[in-house]
Amino acid sequence: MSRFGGRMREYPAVSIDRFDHDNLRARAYFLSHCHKDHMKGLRAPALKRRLEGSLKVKLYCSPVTKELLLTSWKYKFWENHIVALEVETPTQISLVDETSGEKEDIEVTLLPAGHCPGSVMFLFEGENGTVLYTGDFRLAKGEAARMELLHSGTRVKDIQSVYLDTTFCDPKFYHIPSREECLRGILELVRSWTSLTRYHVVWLNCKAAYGYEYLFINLSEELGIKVHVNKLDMFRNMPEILYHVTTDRRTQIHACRHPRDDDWFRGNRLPCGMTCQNGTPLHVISIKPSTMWFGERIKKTNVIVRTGESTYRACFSFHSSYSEIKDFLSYIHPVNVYPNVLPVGGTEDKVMEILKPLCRSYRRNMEPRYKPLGTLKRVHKRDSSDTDEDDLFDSELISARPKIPKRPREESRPSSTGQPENAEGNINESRESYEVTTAYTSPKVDFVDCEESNDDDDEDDKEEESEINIVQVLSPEPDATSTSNFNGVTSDQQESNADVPRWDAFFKCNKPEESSENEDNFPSSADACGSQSLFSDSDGVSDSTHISSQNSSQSTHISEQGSQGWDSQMDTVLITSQERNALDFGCFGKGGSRTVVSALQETAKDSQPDNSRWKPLGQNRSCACDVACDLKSKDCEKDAEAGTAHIQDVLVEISDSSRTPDLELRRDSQSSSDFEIPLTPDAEVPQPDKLHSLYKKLAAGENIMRKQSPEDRYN
DNA sequence: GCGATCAGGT
DNA sequence: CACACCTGATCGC
Repeated sequence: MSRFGGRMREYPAVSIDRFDHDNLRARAYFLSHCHKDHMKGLRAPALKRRLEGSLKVKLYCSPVTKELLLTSWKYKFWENHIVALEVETPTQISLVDETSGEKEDIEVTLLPAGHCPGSVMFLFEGENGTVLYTGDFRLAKGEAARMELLHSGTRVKDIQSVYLDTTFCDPKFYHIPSREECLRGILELVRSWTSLTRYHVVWLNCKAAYGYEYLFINLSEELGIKVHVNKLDMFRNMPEILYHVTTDRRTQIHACRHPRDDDWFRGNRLPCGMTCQNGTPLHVISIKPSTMWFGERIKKTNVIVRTGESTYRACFSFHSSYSEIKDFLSYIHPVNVYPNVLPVGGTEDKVMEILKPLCRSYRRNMEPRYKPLGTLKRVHKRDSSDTDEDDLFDSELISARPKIPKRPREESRPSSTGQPENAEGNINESRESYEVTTAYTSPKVDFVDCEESNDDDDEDDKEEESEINIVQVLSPEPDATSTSNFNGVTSDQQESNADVPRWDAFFKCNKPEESSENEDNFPSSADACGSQSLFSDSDGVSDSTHISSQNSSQSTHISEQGSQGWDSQMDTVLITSQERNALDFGCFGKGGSRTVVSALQETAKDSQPDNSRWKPLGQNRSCACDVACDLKSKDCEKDAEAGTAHIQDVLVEISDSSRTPDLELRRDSQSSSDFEIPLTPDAEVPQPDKLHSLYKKLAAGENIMRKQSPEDRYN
């Protein structure tokens, strides 16, 4: 939540995202987006009164934000005082003090922030320097480098201060899967469920907030199913959104809400009250977009987690991750930075420790160092640029973020370069993309330590807290490690524990034998059709989770059956990419025809022409490049993000060999993994001692990049 | 009766 | 802890 006071040091005559207290005297107002925590005081009588007595006071925002704001009658009084500024169009504004007549000119440019529809950042340029207020933002790595207006010529502008969204500026959230990845995961889950029968419906348990429209649109476009929402009049002038939402409850995707929707859901009732159609009861699953839950997991493919017999969590973030924030800030390389948000457990000091090394003001005590400002990337070639930048940073930076070389793309994911379609898939690769995170926890295996991050997440799903204790989190950053991921397990374990690293046990639980000892042999599964339709659970978990794995090959559908004992026995199920694919295939061999990859391509394709439309909505990349380029960039970004991926590689390999050999079901899986985690043919299980040293290196922040030879790998 | 604030919930 | 709200109770005007 923003705790920005509203004013910037350089330009105190304007107020941004705060409208109370001192801000009542501002000469101009700016609203970055329509979330309540950025609108404090915006409808207060005091401000209203001020407006009434003034012709000059204006509120500047994006056209979409204006539209959303004025849809609410509570803000109607702003109508004649709002000025919508086009995004990416520098605009001159005169700040006049109405009492003294004093005047100050300032140029402002709205930059897409990728947070929610209409969200923007404000770039101010004037006598006191150039400053950037980010509002809330979610920008992928490298996006700042692609924003023309952050540059003059080919160099990034000399920016005095950045007022930064630091919501996830904590190593805990080192990596958050990209928007595309998250979307894809949700898409495949929704696809596989809704295609079972028309009575299989999905409830997207979204918070009341703008920002999910991107999800709705994509689901609707891909599946041809509109999303039921409570209200849509705010989109009346945004056809690209309006078309994909509906107030007709007879649809298979719902994002409607009700004060007690969770209770209703437990009663198999949608928030809109629907329980059946034409006398046929509906089969409802809920998917809850969450952020923090996933932030700490490194495995990018785990964007969907099953938390109950018919409840899922899906990764979804409106805010940039730790690494995205650092990438952004280090590219801008301002003199000063001011956090707008204190991340969860953090203090201002802590955040500043992270951010200062990325700023110029921190250069004191340091022998001067040349660090050229970044250059505009007109074509994205993320990988190299990324690296270049890093190389130019100071030692502080380096020590704060041990740099882990990235492998060239080709090397890391051989399959992705060729034909992404790859319907047949490559067995090896399929296997390799197997999740690091397993689907169940062996009672014997102690992984509880890794769960710290889980429980924090939020609210509901008590169930999961006890169930999800399997997720392994590994951050490439030492600080990350110590902060959360290993949560005490780490170094102590590594240093003191002469035994095999604990992960070894973890990997074991992937083994088929073990799994069969466990939930695998769950009752039922096959006899399905039980009381209520569930996303079966044949997936009973663990490997079984792999619904797919075993079932889908034989059965054409995900079995529906009562899943007695889910709560008591089931562990949370992580739907891996391959599972999703398998689901896809299993549920409707035909329907599965569309591969994830092609879906992604379409997504990319679709979004591209939308660029202009979407920009104001803040959901698209801001770059102006062609489709191919865009797609490529996504690809590249993934690689760029692979700061974590390289570790994942290692882990992936490790688990690969121990994974179940039900290959054909996963044959397509790699198509999805292509876009996420570099694959490693010939993966093997490292020996415990190697693992041990690997952990040590990780903790020490050393480079553990995988070399060509398996031998080099863990040394 | 309204708004601000806080506790509690999701 | 808070994504970003919402509801309800209390207090002050």
